[in-house]
Parts: sequence; structure tokens; C-alpha cells
Amino acid sequence: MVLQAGGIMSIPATVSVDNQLPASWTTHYNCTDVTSSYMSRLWSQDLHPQNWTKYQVWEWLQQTLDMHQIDPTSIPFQNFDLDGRQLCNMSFQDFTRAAGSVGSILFQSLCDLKWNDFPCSILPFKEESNFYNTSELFDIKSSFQPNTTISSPAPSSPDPKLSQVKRHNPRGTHLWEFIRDILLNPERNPGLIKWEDRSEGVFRFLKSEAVAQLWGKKKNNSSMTYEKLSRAMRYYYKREILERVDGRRLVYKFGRNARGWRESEK
DNA sequence: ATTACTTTTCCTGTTT
DNA sequence: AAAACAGGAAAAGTAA
Repeated sequence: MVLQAGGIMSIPATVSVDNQLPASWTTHYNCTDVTSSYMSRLWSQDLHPQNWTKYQVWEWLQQTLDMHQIDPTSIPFQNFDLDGRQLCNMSFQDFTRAAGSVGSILFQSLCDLKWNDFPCSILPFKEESNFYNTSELFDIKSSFQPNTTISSPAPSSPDPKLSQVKRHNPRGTHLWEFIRDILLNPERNPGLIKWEDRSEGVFRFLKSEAVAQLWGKKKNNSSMTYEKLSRAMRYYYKREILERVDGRRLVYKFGRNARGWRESEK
């Protein structure tokens, strides 16, 4: 029998992701536990949508879609590369232009935030934030959770088109989506992965182990490694979510079945 | 409980 | 020699 010595011990203490993240990231991470009071104060007083940064707009978008169980890839995020002021200046029509039928949901949601005082149902779920969010990069759940009371349960917009909105994996972000979302948010991607050829969908891992750690964090698996992550990536070839790029290490390319990575895509 | 699908884990071998 | 790439196999996790 072959002895596999040291297998377990070799879990990379090597790359501590947190050490590599810029302040803005870790701040966001760490605040999640302490957040309740902090956030509610922050949200109810200081940070009206008007004053949101682009990042906060982005966060709001994620949360709202999630809350309504709308597949994030069904709307073009590029259309929301806006700060709070710009967002608040958007008309209803602007929203529908930017996000189709989902636009009305977003508009509605934003109106609630703009004009209502906060539904205090916003931070009731302490345990859940632990659940999938020790420190989550791409969906920071600190502020709200799907809670039916949060925004008018029956939005008075029986839009027929809404029925064809994809209701899909609210929680399940797949690996390739995770990767895509890192790529799509350069402000918060501290040199982890970079586009090699943006229009062709070619990208390269710069810090493979750090990405793996981050992925592990998301999946609550502290022993994730690039070795294992890359095996999952290779399974994507067959499904044409990724295409092979050979000869170039750590380089991958989105395939025909990968959605939502293009600059202008719908 | 079942099932289909995705990811993780582990491994052996190859390539860069 | 070290790090990536390749996939097979099987276990484990997940969503419906």
C-alpha cells in the first residue's frame, strides 16, 4: 500500500487571502458580523440611495435580484455601472430600458428605499448571515434577507412579462459564475484574475491559490486549492462553458454556454 | 427518498 | 524540480 504522507498537512496556510486584499475588501468582509447596528445606522441615516457608491449600487442590485429570486445573469449589469446619484435620477423608463421587465422590480425596490423609512424587518436573521457568509465577496447579505414583508409583497405591477423572468438558483452560484463575477468587477478584484482578451472571453488567473481560497470561503471549505478548483474548471470544457486554451498556463476562455461575461450582452 | 447534476477529493501520468 | 494540465473514478454536496 502506498502511504500518502502529509496529504492533509499540506493545506496551504501559504496564501492567506485576507492578507492580500485591499482594505476596502477586508473592511467589507469583517463588517458583516458586527454589522447589524452599524449597517442599520448606516443605511437608515447616512446612506440614502442618493449617496451610494457604485459598489453599493451593485450590492443593492445583487440583493434585490436575489430577494426576488431573479437570475442575475438575466440582466445586463453593465447598465448599472452607476453611482447612487445617477441611479436615483433614472426614470421608470430608464429602468425598463436597462433591465427589461426586471427593471420595474428594480424601480419599485429603489422607490421603497428612497421614500420609505426602512422596513425594520431588515436585519432579523442573525444566524443566516453566518450560514453562507463569513465574509462574502459577491453577495454580502448583511443588510437584507428575503423577507416577504420587506417590500410590498404584492407589487402592484402585474406585468405579464414578469412571468417569463427566470426564477432560478437563488443561492447556487456556480464556479464559473463566481469566476465571471470576479472578472466583471475589477474594482474589487485585486489582481486575482485578469482579462487576457476581453472581447474573446479569455482570462488568466494571476493568483490561483488566492482565488481557490476565496472560492473555498464561499463554499465554506477551507481546504480548497487551485488543484481541485482547476479540476472543476476542466469539467466545463465538455459542457462548453469553457473552451480550452492550450499552451498558456492558467488561461481559460469562456465558451458558448457561458453567459453574462460579454461587455454588451443580454 | 429519488434523481440529476455539479463539485470535491484523490490519483496517476504528462507537459511546460 | 516545481507547478500546471489531463482526466478517470468515486464520494459528497445540492436543488428540485
